[in-house]
Amino acid sequence: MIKGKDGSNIPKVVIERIPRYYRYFDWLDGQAEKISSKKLGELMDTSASQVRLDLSYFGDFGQQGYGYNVKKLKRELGNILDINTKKQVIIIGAGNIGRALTRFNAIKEAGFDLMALFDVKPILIGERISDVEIHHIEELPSYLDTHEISIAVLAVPKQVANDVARVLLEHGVKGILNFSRTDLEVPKEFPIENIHIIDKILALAFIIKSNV
Amino acid sequence: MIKGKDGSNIPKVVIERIPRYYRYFDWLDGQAEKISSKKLGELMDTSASQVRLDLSYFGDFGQQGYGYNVKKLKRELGNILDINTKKQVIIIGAGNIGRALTRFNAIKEAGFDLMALFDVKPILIGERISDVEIHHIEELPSYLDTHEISIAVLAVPKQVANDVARVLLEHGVKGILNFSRTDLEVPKEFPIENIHIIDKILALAFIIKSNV
DNA sequence: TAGATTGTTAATCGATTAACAATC
DNA sequence: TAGATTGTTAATCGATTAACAATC
Repeated sequence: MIKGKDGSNIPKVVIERIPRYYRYFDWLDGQAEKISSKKLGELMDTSASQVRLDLSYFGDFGQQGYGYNVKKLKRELGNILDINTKKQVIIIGAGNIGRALTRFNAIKEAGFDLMALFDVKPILIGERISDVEIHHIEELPSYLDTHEISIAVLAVPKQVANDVARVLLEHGVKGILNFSRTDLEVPKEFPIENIHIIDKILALAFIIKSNV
Repeated sequence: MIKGKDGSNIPKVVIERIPRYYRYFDWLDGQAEKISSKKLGELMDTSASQVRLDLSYFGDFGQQGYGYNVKKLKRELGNILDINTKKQVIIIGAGNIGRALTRFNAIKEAGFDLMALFDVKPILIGERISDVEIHHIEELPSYLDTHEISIAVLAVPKQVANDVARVLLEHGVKGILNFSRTDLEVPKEFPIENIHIIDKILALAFIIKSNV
């Protein structure tokens, strides 16, 4: 469990919301000097209470009678999310998703340093996408042993996702962003974020169908 | 609110879990004839109670003393998710993400029919990606008026996301899968699913940092 | 039949919202 | 000073888990 300002546990739901707060303060920057929890709640379509309680897990960022200073909060949330520290990332799978993410500038702008791509197809090895070289998947263990990699993005077919995940864990990767269409079998506390695109579009289609 | 088998409201969290159940029954198909809520709960890392309660919103699919028949449940969940009906989809934005999704076969396999891509860049117009033609964004309103489009995938820069979303709503799109890095301002009940890739990787990085 | 396991209701847990003293 | 608004605690709401009668 992750601890907040005075040793209190921060609920997972709150952690998942922090990037969204950052987005709003980033957007507010230049638009306003300060904002109250009430107004921010309206903007974000949540309650003032939730805004105040969420932020209070991380620090006392506001001021009575004034609200939250936009520049300050953007800076504080940026620090919490470690925006300014380069975090080294590799992508496994140079298919559609892997390539798109490699070219995706927003990832670099958020402080992530794309180090390498890995794929199994011999024809791809040595190719460069946005200056990132594709290596053969067999080189993955030795690459991980000689580089300090924080995050691996998994964009491989579901059939091999767990095999790759095992190698990643064994060789010291700290967390996985999983785009493959399966749930990874990793120890309970190992950091994983799943992006299940098909699950999302199926849920959307179900909601639409039920709306008739 | 979406109603279940006897008029009861199905919580949003349950709806979002249904595609995951489908994945597990799809995977179990061929591996086993039947499965109990207890075993499925273990497999999915949740409780037997949750499995039973979730599924019971949609029907009485199990049998005492036996469990759930895998083939039957795969079929039932497939029907619920409308896997077998073609749903017509367009993608707005022929950048990295839009192109990757167009080439992404899993979307077609899940019953979605990619009809067209739209972009603002003149140089792209007329190009075909996986047999899907790129149209100019100005043609979007008339295209929507002459085609029955269920879902639009929004993969455009955040600065224009809400402008595009407005056109989509005005011209009868039923739901949006949003990849743009902003929250769309749409009526509360309009079906939206957000895939905020940057939010996910930032949350992951935060969890990793806090794990030290 | 006896054991297994469902669907459902009740109990518990956790997350959200409301209330309010503190204070800028 | 008076009004505004915070951070926090208490009350409420909703989701998860436990319990169990029904029954295959």
